[in-house]
Amino acid sequence: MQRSDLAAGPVAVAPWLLNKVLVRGGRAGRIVEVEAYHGANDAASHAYRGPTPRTAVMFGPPGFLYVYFTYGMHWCANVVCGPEGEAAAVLVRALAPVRGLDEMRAARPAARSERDLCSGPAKLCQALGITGADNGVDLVAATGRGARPGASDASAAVRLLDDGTPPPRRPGRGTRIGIREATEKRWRFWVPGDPNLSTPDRASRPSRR
DNA sequence: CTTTGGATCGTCT
DNA sequence: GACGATCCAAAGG
Repeated sequence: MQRSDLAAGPVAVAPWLLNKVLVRGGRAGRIVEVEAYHGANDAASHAYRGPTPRTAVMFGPPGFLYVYFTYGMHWCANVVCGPEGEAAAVLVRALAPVRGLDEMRAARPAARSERDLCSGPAKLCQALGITGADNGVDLVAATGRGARPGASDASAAVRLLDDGTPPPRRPGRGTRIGIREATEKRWRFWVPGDPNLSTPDRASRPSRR
């Protein structure tokens, strides 16, 4: 994973991010659902009306984390993409928990099942411990020379990794969730049939009867 | 199973 | 001063 992988537009980067791994210290999850947001072209984007202090990170170079606070209590995380100067980001909407499940459960007492841990944009931030303090961190910063992946110094850095799992050849695609503007754009992508999606994947769920 | 409303505050108008 | 890229518990069928 390198910064140039994220320099394309958000609608191209979003499905490409499926099956990549988001890591926070000892906790990790595989990305199974995302949404693209595209600044000036997208009335649903926080950056639609130009830069503000909050959205400054979105206008910066790709590969950084944009974290915002919403509904008075929730944090949500985005991967900034596109060229510097253009506001573009991909909202991470759901993860399949991979590592550090006990820590995730401790951070999310309301979770009744493994599926409840990361099946939503605010849930996964809670599970990984991502907050506004992580806004603007570099997700793809070069690891030091000789640093071995997995040789964790227990750092709490948020990182984006490619473990070799390719994105689905034919990702699920549909309209975005929870927005009021630009509801026609089909900029939500997911891993078909994954049990950790924020909304059940009706298309791939086995039909009853 | 689905629907509803409360929580709660940073951000922009 | 209004509202949101949400979640959850409680109530209803």
